[in-house]
Amino acid sequence: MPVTNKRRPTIHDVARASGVSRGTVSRALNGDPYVSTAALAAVRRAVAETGYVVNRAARSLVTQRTGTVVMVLSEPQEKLFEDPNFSVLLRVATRRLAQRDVALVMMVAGDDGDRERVVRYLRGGHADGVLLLSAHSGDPLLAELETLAIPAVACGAVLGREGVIPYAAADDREGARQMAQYLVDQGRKKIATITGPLDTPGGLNRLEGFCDVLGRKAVKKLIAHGDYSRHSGEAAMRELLDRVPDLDAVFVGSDLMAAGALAVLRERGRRVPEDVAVGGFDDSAIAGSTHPKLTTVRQPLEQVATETVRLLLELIDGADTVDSVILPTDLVTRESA
Amino acid sequence: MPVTNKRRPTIHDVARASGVSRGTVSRALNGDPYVSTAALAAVRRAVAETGYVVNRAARSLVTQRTGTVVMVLSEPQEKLFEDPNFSVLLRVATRRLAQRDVALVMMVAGDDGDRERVVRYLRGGHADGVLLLSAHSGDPLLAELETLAIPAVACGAVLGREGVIPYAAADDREGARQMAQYLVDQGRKKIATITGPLDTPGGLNRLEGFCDVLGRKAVKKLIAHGDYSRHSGEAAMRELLDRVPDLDAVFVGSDLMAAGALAVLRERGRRVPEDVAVGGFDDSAIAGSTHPKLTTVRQPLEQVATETVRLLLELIDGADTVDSVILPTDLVTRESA
DNA sequence: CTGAAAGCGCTAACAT
DNA sequence: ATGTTAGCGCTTTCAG
Repeated sequence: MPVTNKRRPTIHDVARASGVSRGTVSRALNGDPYVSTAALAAVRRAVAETGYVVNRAARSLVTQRTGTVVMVLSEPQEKLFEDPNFSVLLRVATRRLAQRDVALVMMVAGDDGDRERVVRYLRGGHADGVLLLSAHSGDPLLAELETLAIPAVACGAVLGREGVIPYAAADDREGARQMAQYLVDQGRKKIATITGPLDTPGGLNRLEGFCDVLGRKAVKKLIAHGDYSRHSGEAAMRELLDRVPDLDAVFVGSDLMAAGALAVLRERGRRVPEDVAVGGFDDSAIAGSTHPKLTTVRQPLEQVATETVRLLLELIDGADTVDSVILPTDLVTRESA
Repeated sequence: MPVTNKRRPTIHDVARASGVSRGTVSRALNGDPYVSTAALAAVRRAVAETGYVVNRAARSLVTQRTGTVVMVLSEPQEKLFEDPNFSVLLRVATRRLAQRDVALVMMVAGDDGDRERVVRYLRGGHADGVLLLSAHSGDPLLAELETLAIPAVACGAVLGREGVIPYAAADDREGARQMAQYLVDQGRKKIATITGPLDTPGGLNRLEGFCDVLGRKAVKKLIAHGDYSRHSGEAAMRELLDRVPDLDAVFVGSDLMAAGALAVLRERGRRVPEDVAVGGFDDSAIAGSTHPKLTTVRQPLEQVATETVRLLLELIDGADTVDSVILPTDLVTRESA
């Protein structure tokens, strides 16, 4: 019995062990139909025997494919990482890609230096595709991506680029309508809203949906803006309360901001939902942890992630274009409204 | 003016543009000292001119280095991703590695299938090192890692393997002592604790620290166990309250579990901190969001991540061994104790 | 200090 | 259906 060498086995070793040529081994390994069953069996056995694992660098060199996609986080980091949605997206994407043996590399693109690194990485041909997380319309990276002509898909629409960068997202507008209508149906009369940043799809579209139900004119003073952070939710709630002390409901554009709003309402002595009904958006983990528990709009985030990955893989596999997908939301009623 | 070709420039193009050989270009690019300043300048200019970026696959093939490290998430996913600490670790590690032009690929190792994928990836030589997150002592991956002889560092100690897998971590035991001593100093008499899983360093060492201050015998009934999830914190708090209705303080092994405990205390009509003082651990974002705000132990997570990465890079750079590092914690007093 | 040349391990085109 | 062979782009001896 030969002593196992330290060196990792190459396709050459497999060829020798199975009695066929390197070419045949390669074909067998890559599912080429022109391989006899006998050869296939021999190769499989040899692979098991030698513990052979393909060297991606070598394969990559000739195929010009890397088996890697990059997840680019454009959001200023702190904000994004505070966002519980992010974890879900990362987890699901990692797993879906792994199922196809595609590695996911993480990159942050918070400042210019970061961005340059991302571009260099992509120009270096180190990835087959890009998964964009919360990219803003003005992001300089977007232009670079286009010149690089590398498959790219966004998780959530990229405002102003909906036609050019395909995406998967929840139906923000319809979700907001559901919540607004629900508050109306509960008999609420002075319904305010706290939006996310208006240069994000969630910020803009949820406001649109809100206005679809409540009308555009009436609500000017009842609209305040946040940046999805808990803290901004508090600030916006204070602003709203100062402006319209007798408001009786507020639709908040994210659960995290809603948690902030809840804290301010308590601090100001308003009972929820008796005095003020509060509706959130996301149905993230935090929604079940607030006091009272949050009535909110559930986004099918796992599906969003799954679909985003699917679109990207299709593009990588050669599809010329793919259609964006928009997934339905659900109203989840708990205690706050 | 020549039309720019689609093809990415290779080292060959740079050689031609700078009038030196490929070998010299390579030397210049890799900081080899034996390059004349003239040649160096010419190469630099040519690189800028052509927009050349090295092809990692080709380099990898010859150097046997990949410029990639894998972050392996051993924890059952859901739990880990619910953990706010994770985001910090990921963010800091990504950035630190990027500074060294090392890519971070994410892999989950929740079940056997996942684990096999990770091993295959590593055997394939696709990564220079491994960053372990919350690996358990019994994790089969650990054995594999040893046979692969690939540099590996853990973020947080791997129980029972402290000697073999280097790590960076907060001083859990001392942190727990700080909190326990603080509760004692506040005049609390019946101090309970809710631990994390005892097969994790945080679970075990924080309990040890607690016992260091309060003694081992006295506390049997005052110890309950959770799994770091919010829900488990609620369950443990109920158990404790049923067992020892007159407890007047509880040290909870994580902020998330403490949030759960807080909810149960309110539900049972106990005032915090008047009737029961509550101490957490982590000083994660949630600590400022609970009501009342949580008094807790701050772990220097960013430093932990930074140090973990540093250790790994040292190993990859050829160090035979590195010393684990343990970082000091701080008591952060807010409203709950 | 620099050029030439030999591969690194693999796939794909070309012959059979 | 299979063997042979020519590179993929780079680093690294080996000569000079």
